[in-house]
Amino acid sequence: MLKIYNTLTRKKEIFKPRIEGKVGMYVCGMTVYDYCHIGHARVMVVFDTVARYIRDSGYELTYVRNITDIDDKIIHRANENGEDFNLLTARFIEAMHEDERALGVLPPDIEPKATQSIDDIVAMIETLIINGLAYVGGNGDVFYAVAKFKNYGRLSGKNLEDLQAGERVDVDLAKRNPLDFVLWKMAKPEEPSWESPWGAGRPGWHIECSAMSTCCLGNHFDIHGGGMDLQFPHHENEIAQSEGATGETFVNLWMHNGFVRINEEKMSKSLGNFFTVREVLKQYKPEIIRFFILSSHYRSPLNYADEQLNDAGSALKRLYTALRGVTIAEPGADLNELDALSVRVLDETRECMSAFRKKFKDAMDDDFNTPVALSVLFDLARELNKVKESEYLVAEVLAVTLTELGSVLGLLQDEPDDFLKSGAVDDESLTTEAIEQQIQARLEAKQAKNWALADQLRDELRVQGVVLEDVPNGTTSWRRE
RNA sequence: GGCUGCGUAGCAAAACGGUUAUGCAGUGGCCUGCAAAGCCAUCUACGGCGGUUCGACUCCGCCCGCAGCCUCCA
Repeated sequence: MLKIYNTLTRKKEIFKPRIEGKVGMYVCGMTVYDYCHIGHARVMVVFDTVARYIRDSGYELTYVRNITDIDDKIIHRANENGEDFNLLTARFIEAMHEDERALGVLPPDIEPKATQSIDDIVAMIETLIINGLAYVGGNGDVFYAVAKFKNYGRLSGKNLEDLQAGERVDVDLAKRNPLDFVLWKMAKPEEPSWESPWGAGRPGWHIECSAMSTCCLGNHFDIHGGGMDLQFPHHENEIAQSEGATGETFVNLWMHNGFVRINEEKMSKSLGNFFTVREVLKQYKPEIIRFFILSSHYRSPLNYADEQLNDAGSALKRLYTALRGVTIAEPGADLNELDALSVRVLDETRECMSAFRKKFKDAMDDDFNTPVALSVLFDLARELNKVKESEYLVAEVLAVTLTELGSVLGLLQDEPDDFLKSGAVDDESLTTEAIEQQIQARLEAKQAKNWALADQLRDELRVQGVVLEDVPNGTTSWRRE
């Protein structure tokens, strides 16, 4: 029974989709004017994992994640570069997709863009005006009249009085109320614009998500997610817009992931303390980053530090090492050829597997508790290591289970040897052939009982980041550190 | 100032009103020519002070410390 923490109620709730068996989920994606940083990677990985698990639990999921490809920052950056904003956004959309693929993030089912949703946006603003919730301000911009929406502040736990009391240096005389926000922004000369009943302009920041989510998923859908910082004002405004326009409940369940931090401080563009995904990928394999993200609960802060990335690498190495050398059997293959003893052992193993699967499921059902789910993978790895040499059939079953549970988290889908033998970056300094040659030379030295030479050859590789492991059958395997 | 949330062993990170989390690191042992990997064993905990309870890391109160939101931000 899946339970999810709902920001709206500040409680874990039993998840019940509006339509049995079907789930609609919308996640606020990127504003594409720069490369994704690790904070963005967290959103992508977290909700990718949520999507995978919802599907794994048997639901038919429609996962929508938008791209905001028009806003002030985009225009500003395009002007800086002296290029058309469409070229800028196209470039960073492509970069974002590259980062996602690297991190094992599956594409959402629908990826709407703001610039392709202008008609829906305009239509929604018109409805808001008709409903008396929006007005044309003194400067021609269209604003949302926050005070007209009764539940404003409910999601973020704020009320209008407190917000108004807060120190706002917003002296925008075009607005009736300083808290009112822009729905449609009139274009200045040279700015990209679209025609509308209020003149040429562009959508405000929040309206595109209201338009795109309701268009893709209907007026009322199950899950809406994003980073913590979007709670206010972005998601609050989305609720005001969508519910104000449709008159229906907008979203049942709001999910917000915690921040990535550096030295106990939020990673953000304004603080300038961020690492882009592609920078980090130069140093660590993508799966290590994914593991690192999943090693803490999605609502907790996640501190970015080399030590932790290195630990994540060691942890992943342990899992892949356990899988190494165990071929994954076709499910159900050749069962008839097994003797009675094997069948009995396998039956017992399967029972044991269902206990592991249950523990994994219980963890994920508890608001996507990935740290506990990961611990189950390590429990499996330990069992696997124990029986690997002695009971091969059991080992196969364990390996299948480990790989399957890993896939729910988007992990352990590589060939173990591929993972273990690859470095963070493709470095051509030491080829596989050269390593194999060195190993061969060492084996010969070993056979001649020339331990000094054998150790020297091993140390030489060690210095270059290659670790040798002698296998009982006389061969030697290796991995890169 | 208002509103959220957090404080667990050397590091990271969970659960749970009474029973091994887990990973990395450490220590001892097994294995190994020696290692590595692996297995077994083992040491480091629950910010402080009170309260509830037979019993609290877990519930309640206060205090201290930290972070986030209240302005663009995943």
